[in-house]
Amino acid sequence: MATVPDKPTLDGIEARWIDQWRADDTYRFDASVPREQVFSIDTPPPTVSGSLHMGHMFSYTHTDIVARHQRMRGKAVFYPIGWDDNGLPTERRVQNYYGVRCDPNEPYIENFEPPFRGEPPKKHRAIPVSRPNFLELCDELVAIDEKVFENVLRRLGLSFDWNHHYATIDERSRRACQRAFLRNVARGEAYSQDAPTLWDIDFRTAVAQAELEDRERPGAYHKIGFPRSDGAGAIEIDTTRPELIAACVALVAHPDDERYQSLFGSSVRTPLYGVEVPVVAHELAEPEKGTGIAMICTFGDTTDVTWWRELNLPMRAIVGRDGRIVADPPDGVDPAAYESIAGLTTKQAQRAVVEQLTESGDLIGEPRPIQHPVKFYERGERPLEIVTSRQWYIRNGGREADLRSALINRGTELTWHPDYMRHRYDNWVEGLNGDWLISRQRFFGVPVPVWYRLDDAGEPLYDDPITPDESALPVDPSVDVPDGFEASQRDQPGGFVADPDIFDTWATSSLTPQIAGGWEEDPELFKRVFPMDLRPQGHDIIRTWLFSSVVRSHFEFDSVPWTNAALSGWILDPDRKKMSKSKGNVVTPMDLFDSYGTDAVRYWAGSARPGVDTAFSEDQMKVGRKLANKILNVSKFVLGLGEIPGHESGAELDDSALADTVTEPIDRSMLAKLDALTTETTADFDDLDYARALERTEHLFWWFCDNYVELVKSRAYEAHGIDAAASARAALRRGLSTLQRLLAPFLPYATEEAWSWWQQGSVHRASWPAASGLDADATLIDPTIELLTLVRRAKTEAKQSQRSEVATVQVSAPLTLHDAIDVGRRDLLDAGSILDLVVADGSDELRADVTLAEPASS
RNA sequence: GGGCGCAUAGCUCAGUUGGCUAGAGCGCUUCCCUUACAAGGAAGAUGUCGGGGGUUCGAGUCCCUCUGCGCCCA
Repeated sequence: MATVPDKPTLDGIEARWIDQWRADDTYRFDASVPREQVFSIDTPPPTVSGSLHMGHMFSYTHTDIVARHQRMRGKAVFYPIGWDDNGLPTERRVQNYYGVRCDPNEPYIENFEPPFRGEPPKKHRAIPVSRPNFLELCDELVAIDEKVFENVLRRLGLSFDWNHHYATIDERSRRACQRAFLRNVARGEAYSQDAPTLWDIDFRTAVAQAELEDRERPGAYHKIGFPRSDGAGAIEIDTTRPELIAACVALVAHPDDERYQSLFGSSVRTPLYGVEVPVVAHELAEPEKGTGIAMICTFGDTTDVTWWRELNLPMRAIVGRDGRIVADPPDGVDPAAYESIAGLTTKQAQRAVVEQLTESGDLIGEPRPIQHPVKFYERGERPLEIVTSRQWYIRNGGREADLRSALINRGTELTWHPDYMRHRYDNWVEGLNGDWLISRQRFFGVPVPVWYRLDDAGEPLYDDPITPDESALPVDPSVDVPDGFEASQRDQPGGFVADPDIFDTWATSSLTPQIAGGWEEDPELFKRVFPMDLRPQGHDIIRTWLFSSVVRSHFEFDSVPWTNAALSGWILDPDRKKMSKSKGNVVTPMDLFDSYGTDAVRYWAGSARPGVDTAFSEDQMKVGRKLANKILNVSKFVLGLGEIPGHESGAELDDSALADTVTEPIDRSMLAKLDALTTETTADFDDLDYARALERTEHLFWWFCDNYVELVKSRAYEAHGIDAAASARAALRRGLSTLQRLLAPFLPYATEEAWSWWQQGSVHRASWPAASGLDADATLIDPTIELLTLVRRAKTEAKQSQRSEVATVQVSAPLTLHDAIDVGRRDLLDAGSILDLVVADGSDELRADVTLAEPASS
């Protein structure tokens, strides 16, 4: 057992305990216990190519507080952490760090040396490298980033079990991702389709609905006349995308719109290109927008896709994957007119078309500038186009009402913290308008594990994909050869071709409970941890991570992936603005750990209620540091009083010895307060309301230090005999032990340090306090403390030292309080340096008339 | 436009199913170098609980409405 240091300090304790916890494997998951004794957590794996910011510190701390509490409650806590290194952010970082770009047509080079390792000069042009070489560089860079991340997370004191660590690109994750996908395919839950797809022309990849965002952009309504086929004048439409007239397949108005009713069924001719298109009715047409009648193109926006699909319209696609107008005109479009826009970007094409319309007189009036929402890829910089391409999808209820309601029901099986967050989920699922697009035309990710047969003409037969056996997973179809084929048949007529795509990162990270839990890899583990107890995450990714995880679990296990979802709030800067790099108001976690101590930063985070946006506050961290310091100091004091007479061998007493030794009603009253606190905070934690537990504990802790300890100090020093001292010391030690344990989840370093001075083992493996079972009145001590405060006030008002003597205290109190005052009398006289205390009957409240002794003349 | 949330002391926030004179910390003021703690301690002042209406014996809390701010989705 370590001894109490002369001068307790927080300096240096973090490094010491980080090492100790690692050496002792303090947070190891005990995989031998039954499911009921397990608490499992599906932690968000951070994107290692990014940076860890205060938002991470904030929400990881919340989860860790809950994990530490559950561990002390006797649960085997399954608390793994992973790295999300899969995907676009890593790709970009690798390109920028090494000065390379991936080109799948390049040959693999053994022992490839990249031109740079960090900071390529601005004018450097990225050199093309093969996909395997590119992936090697991804692995190399990710390993560096991961080390940095691990150091920050360990410093934050997160009680992960690093033995269960995973990465979303590692072999286990690739296997789980491919296995889950193949099972989805086998059950018909995943399918590929040639269909209109939102497409980012810069990233050259398809984008899912969940990755979209609307941005307000300037545009202009162009009023254009479409001549009626019957020759009776022209129909005027308003469009923001005149360059797509060549892609027009119909005009549409609302079925109830009086103005156009007579026209439904008739046809018009597109200006410039002379294509005959029908006038149709659909309730998505908005009568108030523009002229109330719109042109349907293939495709200008997502509504076009809906119209095209529901009205069975023909396809006249003119925008290619590079964002340019394709070379050949669609059927029926006048080639001569089309030629002038072929190959142009959509922007250039718009200018050209407007010019031509002006010349032909089909443009009516001047374009009218407007602001309107335009769909962007959340990481993209140019508006999305819609192109037709073959992609893989997982059903998510966006096209089937039954599945949609089944998934909404899954949401009701979850307990949400806070509860109102469930609306985000419901709204999202109800608003889906298509299945989940999971294939991406990128490089660093899990490959789609599929090949296609090639017919004699070398065309892929998409309807009957070749899939690998599960035992062969993970596979890379661009390297591996499907059963029954030879490598030489790759890309040959009659042979096979690999699916070139990878999965959306969410297709992998939606499986984190499965990956971390050892699905199909460690069945003993998996049955103990899945479905997990808790999924903590940000509310901004309910539509992505949370929802996609629910979808995967629904299909594979017919269950939710976890029973509780905790949504953390944002960090706001002190001006209540969201923190962001561009504002320059970002503070790095390590600097804060260094200046205030990790416990102080955790205290700030732990003070925030679940789901509530919280202001970044260094003031709160100062308070946290004070608290951590106080834990050390009060521990030193209590332990410095000496052992409990008659019980010199142990650190503290068990409940039965405690009941015998703590004979003073004042002491029992304090313990009754602790019992109440213990019961309340336990209930708070059951509700995941750690912040409330902290607030209560902190409050009683300061009361304990400022009032109780001061009150019984003399008696504990044996001013009134050995039994009275034993009562005080036993109560003080029990109080200290209880408060150290209640604070341990929040301030793991300071509590562990103080605990180590007198207890065996880690406080983080100690049991959560339970009520002592003493039958005592928690309020008995209150009048005595109140009188102590009145005495202190008198001294302060007289500008005297608190140590100065009091000649008399004339107490006036209702009869009901007299016993309580009597019980505390002896301690009060000592604590207040009071010579005489007289109690008289008073009316309704406690009063004290304090007469200070004459200061000794010197 | 639809959904959700927030509004309480100068600041940051508690206030759980309605229940005594509405709480905490920071900040501010005054005092005290007390042998656990001066990066400390003792004490003090501070409120139209956003506005209006309603239910009730009683409303910060429940209902309606208005205003302002924020988030999500169209």
